[in-house]
Amino acid sequence: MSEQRGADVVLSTMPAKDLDQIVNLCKRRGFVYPSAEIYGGFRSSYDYGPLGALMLRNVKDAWVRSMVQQRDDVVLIDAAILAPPAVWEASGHLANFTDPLVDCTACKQRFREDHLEDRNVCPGCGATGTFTEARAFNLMFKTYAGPVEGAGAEVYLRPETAQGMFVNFANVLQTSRKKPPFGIAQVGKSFRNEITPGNFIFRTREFEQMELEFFVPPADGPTWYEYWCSERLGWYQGLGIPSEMLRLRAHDADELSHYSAGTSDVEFLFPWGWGELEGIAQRTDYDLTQHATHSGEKLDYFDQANNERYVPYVIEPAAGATRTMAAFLLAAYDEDEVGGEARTILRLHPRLAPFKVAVLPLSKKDTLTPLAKQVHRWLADRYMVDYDDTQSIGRRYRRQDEIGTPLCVTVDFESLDDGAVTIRDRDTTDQVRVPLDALLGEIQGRLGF
RNA sequence: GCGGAUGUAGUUCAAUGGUAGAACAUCAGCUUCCCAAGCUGAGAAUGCGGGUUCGAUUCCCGUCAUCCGCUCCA
Repeated sequence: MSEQRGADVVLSTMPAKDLDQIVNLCKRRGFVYPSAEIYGGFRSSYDYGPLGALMLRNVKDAWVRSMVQQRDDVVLIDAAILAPPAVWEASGHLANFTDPLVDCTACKQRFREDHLEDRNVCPGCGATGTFTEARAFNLMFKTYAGPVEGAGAEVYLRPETAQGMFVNFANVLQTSRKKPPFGIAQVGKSFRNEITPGNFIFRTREFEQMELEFFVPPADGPTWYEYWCSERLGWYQGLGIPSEMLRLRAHDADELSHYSAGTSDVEFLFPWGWGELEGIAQRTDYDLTQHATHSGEKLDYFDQANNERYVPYVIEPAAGATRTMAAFLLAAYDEDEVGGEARTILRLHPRLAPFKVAVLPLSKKDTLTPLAKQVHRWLADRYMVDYDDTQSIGRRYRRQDEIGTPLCVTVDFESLDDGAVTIRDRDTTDQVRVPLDALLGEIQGRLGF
């Protein structure tokens, strides 16, 4: 709590990053739209437009690249969103994700019934006997598999991707030939029936997660926990979030989940204060043990070298992809001046930018178009490349600045003669002229990939 | 879920109980135009439903959505 107060003080000294500016930009340029807008909107739901879909994919790709591709000890899976009740009974979500809520008809306040000292007395107004019947409020979305609704056909939309890894632990162990310490990663949609969604795409009922379950010998738990805390913090910094907008916050003992032996959140300084991007939890052997007990299957690991059988401990770095995208956008948003004119600029890391390059013929004249199109096709084989020949060149530069495109390639009339084009840099607005046969190498050098 | 505020072109705003106007953005045309140039033209809005009224974008009710606070927050 006291830390939160401190955050407010920090916030007041930070450069203003107005959420409205980001929301407007997202709408205007096609990053994020409110869902079902033509029908008046749908609460807590957002659609990712042409640029947003690219960027969200880039966020997830950057995560997979760091967590799977660049390591030899993590494998990727993609499990089903729908799962039967048995999974959620074992995980504890059916019991612990449900809150019995009562309303006081006198003062209109709402309480968790199991938190009341006296089930007859309203702590809000002191009235007695004014409560409604307790209503179960489960944070999981329930639906029915098959044509007949009713008990036995119930399934739940996963409230986290994690259970997919635990349920498949034995399968993956067998087929991937990995052994602890090793991890199973997954990126995908999860669903929580939040009572209070809000803050744009920060808390939505449908959201996307990037989770790793890292299985280690029990004694190594704390070491790997420290490792992943620092590893994950570094990921955000490496993709351009300034250190002063990030912090790692350890949960207090009374804040810990029932399964956790220690949790730290990676938090970002949102316009409304510090908010969680990722939780890194020591889940011990809780999940595997639960599923082993409920399923009757053996979920452990036999270490032949040491002739030792154990249930691995789990370190779980669980990140929210969609809220992380919001953080990247907020951190990248900037306004500066070029030639006395204000410009809006997204200083996105090249890996995250929807387009890496924009090809811009100086004029729409037919004489330039073939060469410009050719350059576009050539670069598009390798990168996501935009092509824009409308309006003035200055206006097009600004448009690309606003959507975070790191490089523009301009084809002009001289290009037809000298076979050279101009590369223009988003952040510095500097331009260099490059022969076409050196273009790809120059772009590669500047982007870093 | 409670309380408060808000809802007009893509965006930001204006106006009115008598049929909505601008800026920027967008699109088309002209200009051989390297940092939001100019000129001409075009498309584009009162969240949704009901009520009062001769007439509602304006007043009333409901609803949906957003923001702030509370509550909640694996």
